[in-house]
Amino acid sequence: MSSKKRLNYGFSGYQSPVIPKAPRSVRRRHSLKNIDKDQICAFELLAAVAGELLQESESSACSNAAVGKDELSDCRAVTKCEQLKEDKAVKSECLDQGSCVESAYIPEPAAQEQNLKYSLDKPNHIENNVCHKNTYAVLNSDFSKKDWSYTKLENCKEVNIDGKLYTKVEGGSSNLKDACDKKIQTGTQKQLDDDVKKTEDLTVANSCSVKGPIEKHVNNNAAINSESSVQFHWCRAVHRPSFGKQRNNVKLGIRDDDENSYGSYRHSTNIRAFRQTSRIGYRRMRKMLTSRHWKVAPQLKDYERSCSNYGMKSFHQNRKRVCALERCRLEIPSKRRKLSHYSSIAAYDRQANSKSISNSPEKGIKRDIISPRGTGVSAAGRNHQKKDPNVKFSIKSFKVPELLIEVSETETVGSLKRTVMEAVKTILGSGLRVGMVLQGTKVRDDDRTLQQAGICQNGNLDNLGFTLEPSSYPVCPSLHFKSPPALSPYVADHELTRRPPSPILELELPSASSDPSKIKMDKHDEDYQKLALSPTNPIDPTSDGAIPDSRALVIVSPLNAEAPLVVPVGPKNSRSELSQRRTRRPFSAAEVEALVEAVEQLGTGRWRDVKIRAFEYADHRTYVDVKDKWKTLVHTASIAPQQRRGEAVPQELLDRVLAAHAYWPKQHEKHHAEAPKPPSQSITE
DNA sequence: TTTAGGG
DNA sequence: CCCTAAA
Repeated sequence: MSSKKRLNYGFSGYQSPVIPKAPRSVRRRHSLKNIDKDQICAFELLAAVAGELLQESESSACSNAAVGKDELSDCRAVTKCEQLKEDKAVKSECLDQGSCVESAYIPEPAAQEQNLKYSLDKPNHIENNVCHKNTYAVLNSDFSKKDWSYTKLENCKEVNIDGKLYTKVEGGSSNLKDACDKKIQTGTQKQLDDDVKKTEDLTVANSCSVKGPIEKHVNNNAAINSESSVQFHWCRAVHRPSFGKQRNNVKLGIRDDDENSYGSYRHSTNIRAFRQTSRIGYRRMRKMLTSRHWKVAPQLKDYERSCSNYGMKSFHQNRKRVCALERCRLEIPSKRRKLSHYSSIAAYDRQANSKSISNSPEKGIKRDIISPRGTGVSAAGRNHQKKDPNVKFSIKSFKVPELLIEVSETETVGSLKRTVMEAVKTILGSGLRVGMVLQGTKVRDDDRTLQQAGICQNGNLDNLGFTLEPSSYPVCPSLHFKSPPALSPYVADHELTRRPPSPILELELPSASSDPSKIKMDKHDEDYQKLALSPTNPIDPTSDGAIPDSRALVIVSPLNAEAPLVVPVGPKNSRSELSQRRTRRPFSAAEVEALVEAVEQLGTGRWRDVKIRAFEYADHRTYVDVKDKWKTLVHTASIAPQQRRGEAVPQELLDRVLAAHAYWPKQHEKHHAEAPKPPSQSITE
């Protein structure tokens, strides 16, 4: 079945010949058949538990971010949080505010799909594990957050983090590490247990996990921020890969929800089962979450109360706190958004899109801003509407990269917890750097000013996120590309395709195949794919228009695939309507290319497959979108070039569109006979 | 849930 | 892109 096909991806790219597929129903049944009941049960169980937790958290506390400000050049982030057990309104608001991140918390089906794919690449099949009655568990992010929370919200303090902290974090100072270590040691077992019990202490969206580092550090500065915490968005336990021969081991991975995982689990042959179950749970959890998220209407006054007695004393005067509060107040109303059921990323996108930040450096700058470092960007002198050139922003949370640990099944729960602690320490110990995510896009250019990056006061600062990443994370530009197993479908695909794909697609992405760490980079490879696949957005503030740069830069978040597509929207883009039309995301030439190719190979009428094939990681594209796009492509190709509008599609592609369009229907007719073949050029090499 | 088409 | 009838 598909396993064979997938296998091919690894070695020969995506050029798998067009193999007549059995009806979807059949295929699907087949794949599901491999799922171990136990796994499902396990998950069901966990899901149930998680559900309960979530329910309890309904009345949970809320942490939120406020903003601080500095008259000087320093950018300060004031964060605060407080437990508001009964302030649902606040909670909802928090959820709302954090939703951009929150949406990312939730594991992507697509990502899991990848897991599956890769797991299939391995010689060992999941079945090997299945018969070992292992338990695979997928925990929703929120659930995991509770589970792995090292701190309680009751301890949340209002804090101010000034530029120094920011700097410090970025450098992954020893302080951080020490702090974390300490925290970890002190806040383990019991707290974990407590946290599970006292779920009401946690907020669904913004609860924090490993806030140790920040907190500790902040202590030095008399600033605490429960939100500036590392979050383990979700964790899961999968069985150790069978190639390890240690079937009694459990591999537990904690990964970052934003797809920025730095660990490896892909090569686990267990992934598949895991993925299957997780996907189920994923949806379930998501539903649970979403249903809860939006039922409460924000009431800001409650929020005010949340800005209580901590933190700021040392660094900020009430004045500032008030300022922060005001900001909160102002921001909240605009945060409602329609939930995108399709995918977390889509939801994320939605938010991003509706924000006012323009990606265009020229157009987007509405306020003068100053860099966090206080480098005093000259822009401060400009005479825009805003006198205050400072940017007030809040750090909602930090996301921690994936952790990957293994423990034997015979280990005790306690030891597992300790192991996790160790893993955490390891990660933190390896040095951290701070990543910045703006509207789902990783801001990689350190030289940009905030202004240039589109981080301005009236922008969606709430869309600004920070992540903690291993500073030592290998980007390995030196690695030779395409070691078969490491090949990602897309890269491979285009590599093996004679027809040169769009420029973007030709970008050689670091596959890091030879590196031992490669194992841990599969995911990123795919992230890269996404990046590659995504249209180069000239106005993408993070890309600088120089794609190749991305190679040497930070690992690309999958969200980046989306980000470039983010269309600048007016600040007041009405987004409050629940049924808002999705933001328009014109297909780029690269996407069209991918689409055409997919259709050439798969034929028309199989939009779901085409979608998966060409836009597997572009979760904002649905098969309906794909289908529609094809429709328009066909139309475009049919009309005179002068009548065409929008981004010009290369005639070559249009020709192929027509060819495929004419070809496949015929194939469908004589469908019964031999396997259909693509037009001509499509099957190359 | 997917397809197929009209809006 | 949306909406939906059908499958």
